[in-house]
Amino acid sequence: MTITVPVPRPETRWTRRKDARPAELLAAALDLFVERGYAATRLDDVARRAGVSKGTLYLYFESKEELFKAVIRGGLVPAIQRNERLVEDHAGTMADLLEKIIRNWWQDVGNSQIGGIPKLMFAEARNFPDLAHFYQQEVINRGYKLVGEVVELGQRRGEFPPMDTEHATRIVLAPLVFLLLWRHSFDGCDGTRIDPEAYLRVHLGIILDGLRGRPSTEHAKTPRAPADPATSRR
Amino acid sequence: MTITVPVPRPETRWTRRKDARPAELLAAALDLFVERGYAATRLDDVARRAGVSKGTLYLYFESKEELFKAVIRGGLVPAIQRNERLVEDHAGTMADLLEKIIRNWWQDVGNSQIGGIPKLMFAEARNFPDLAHFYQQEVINRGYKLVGEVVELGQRRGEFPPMDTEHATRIVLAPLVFLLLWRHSFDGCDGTRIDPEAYLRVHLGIILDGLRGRPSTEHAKTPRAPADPATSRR
DNA sequence: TACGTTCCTGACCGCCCGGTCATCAGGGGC
DNA sequence: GCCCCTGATGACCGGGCGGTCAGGAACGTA
Repeated sequence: MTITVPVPRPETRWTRRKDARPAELLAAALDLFVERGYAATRLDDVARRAGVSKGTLYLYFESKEELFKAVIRGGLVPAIQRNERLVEDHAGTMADLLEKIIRNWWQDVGNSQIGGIPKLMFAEARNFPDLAHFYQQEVINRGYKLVGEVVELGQRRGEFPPMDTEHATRIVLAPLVFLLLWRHSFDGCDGTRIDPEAYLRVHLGIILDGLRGRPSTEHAKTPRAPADPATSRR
Repeated sequence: MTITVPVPRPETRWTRRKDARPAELLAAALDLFVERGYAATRLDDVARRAGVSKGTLYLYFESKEELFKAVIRGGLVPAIQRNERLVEDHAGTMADLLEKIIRNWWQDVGNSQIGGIPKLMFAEARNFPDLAHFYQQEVINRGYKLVGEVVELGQRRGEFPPMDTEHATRIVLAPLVFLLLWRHSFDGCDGTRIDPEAYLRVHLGIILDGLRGRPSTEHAKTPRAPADPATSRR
């Protein structure tokens, strides 16, 4: 929760720690941006949480906007890159790849603080067009392209029947984004808490076979007893 | 865009219009809340857009929060009630009912200003717990219950195979919510614009039969023409 | 120990906003 | 035509925030 500053020398009022400051400021900023949103986050609070004064923050970041961009670059962009590599290296069915990507993405993004950023971006996109543009370039387009390629390849291989690729890709992504947004807004608000593992399992099942399903399919229902222990873990 | 005040008498500085004020203030508030978010909306602007001063706004609404609740009550709640009636009166397959609800909901909510409210609520839920609670009671729970009943009934009738009802319901709703959020945040930002009709058609198709599809199904593919030119458009 | 550079502080500026209230003026009733 | 109630105004208050900067403390160096 709080940044753990080593507190090197309690007897002095402050210490020079030029190398450590940026990372600590970024961590504090991520916490607060996710918790309160972009506009509602006070730079004073970010600085205090990082154990410095607001003036120090401005030694390392030009402005609030630059601070925010740095948070994105350090958190979401690397997570996407990892998935891009996953697609390149994969051999097997596209259904399997889709499952891999979803689980991987949830581990990287869903389970970490950085997963709160999308909510924030949806909220502030219209008020901060520059941020919106940056985010669309660096995150949305790349993530969309990633999944889009999988869907399209699945169609070319005959694994999926022909359909509108663009929209199908969005339908695949929408429940993932929704889960992120929910966790960082209403989740636990009214006692309603979504279990991510189960939710993603059902999502994958529906995406592949629909509500009407094929009873023969092994997805979405059986947590699969012997193989793949990650599937059934809470 | 702007509220059209009849401008009854240009020669006087202002006119008494006690009956018309609340509706005009609500319309102005909806516009601005949707455009800028809750916290970022200035009551001065709301008042000006409604053609009155800020003091007048406080004659009709106790506070910013009460103004916002009134907007919800007048916009989203009635839309949900219409869909509740739809479920009660329906005779036919659950797949058909689902399609009806989705189209109906899009007409009522998606195509109107009020569709911007969900984005705002996701964004501000953590910062304004009272608003979040109110919204969850009045909108989320009711909408969720609505669709949940359809899914469950479909299962009991054997139309859908057994699966986790709670999560399946969320997977059905997620792309709808996502579409709303997108339209009121990134849509048109980078040239990327989602065509709602096509998107919803694909959603319905996937929900029912999955990406793998049943070639025999008539949903989601053939809108009418054999080839569906929309599919290949960029 | 003394010095100069580097890192850090905290007071300060200009601006903005939700909410209040003394005051004013429109217009229905007589 | 006048009065008086009431709808409407707009200046004002307290508080808050992004960003700046002059000064001061830490620490390597000699």
